[in-house]
Amino acid sequence: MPWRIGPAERAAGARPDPYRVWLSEVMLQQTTVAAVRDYFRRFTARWPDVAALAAAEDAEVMAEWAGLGYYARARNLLKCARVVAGEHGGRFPASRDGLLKLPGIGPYTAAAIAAIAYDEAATVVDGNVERVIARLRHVETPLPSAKPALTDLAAELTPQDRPGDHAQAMMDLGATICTPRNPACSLCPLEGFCAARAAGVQAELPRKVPKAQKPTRFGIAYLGRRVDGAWLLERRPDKGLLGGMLGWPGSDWGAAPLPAPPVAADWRALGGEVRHTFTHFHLRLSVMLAELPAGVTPERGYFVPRDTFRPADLPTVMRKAYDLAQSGLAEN
DNA sequence: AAAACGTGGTC
DNA sequence: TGACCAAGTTT
Repeated sequence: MPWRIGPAERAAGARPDPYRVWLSEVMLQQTTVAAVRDYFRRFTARWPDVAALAAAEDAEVMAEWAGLGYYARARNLLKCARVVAGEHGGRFPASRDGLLKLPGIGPYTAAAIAAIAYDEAATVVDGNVERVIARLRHVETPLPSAKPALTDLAAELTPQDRPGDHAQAMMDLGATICTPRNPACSLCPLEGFCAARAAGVQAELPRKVPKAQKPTRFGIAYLGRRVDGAWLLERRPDKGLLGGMLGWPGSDWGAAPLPAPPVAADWRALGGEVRHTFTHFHLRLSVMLAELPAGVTPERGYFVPRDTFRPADLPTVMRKAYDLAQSGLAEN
């Protein structure tokens, strides 16, 4: 993985770059390695250090983050970079407790950066570690109630020597061997020590309280294309769902009353709809399309010229609406 | 302290 | 198709 340094570099006394550790750990929050890899490469190529990132335009960073999800992470990433650049002389705090004060850095990320970049014997507990510990120590208490006990048990295993390697080994074990389903116990170096394995219940742990069913919400998106090819978009407010991202003007999502279009035009409904599932609800989005005249002034949003507009700058649900419109246009 | 907050892969 | 899951944080 591009954010790790090799054993040879380590042996030569090199330490991982705290900026790269921080960036990778924030990207990896609730997100898989496969999804993160290319984003990490693009971010570090474009903004090689925290000073460069702190100086970036908000819209550029949000566009580069588009598609990765949990957009509060990108907003906090910028806040954090600017605090580090402006108030800490461009250097990250070198302790777990110092890191914990920064925006977007919680208990997991603070401990991970402290252990990996600064060799602090901090206990790193993510979803992988919770699972490994719940099995190793046969903890039957369901999550999330079990979290404090699992953290205590994990702390008992945290070594003073090479805590960063220990943390990454625990997480890698959870990601590759001690997986949620069908754990590969026969390949596990801890098999002989695993209490859940001895009891034959390893695949059932950790137990979890069932999650509530997701409701379905409905909405409408208006995709306005000016005759010169510019698209009518708007910047979403910084708080809330898809905060700070570009999107199509549209209705609220819920028990949606039909809203007024952003500009008077000959809107036509596209066949089909966009289906998208967020963390806590399903969305079914109807898409309206219109061609707008040259001099029109919209009540919402602003026109993004054709040569500037990139669908990849949109959050996924908005890109799906664009894709549907493209297929609708292609039929004409 | 419960709820909000994205997305893509998997079974 | 759909529920579950992934290197959590914020309010």
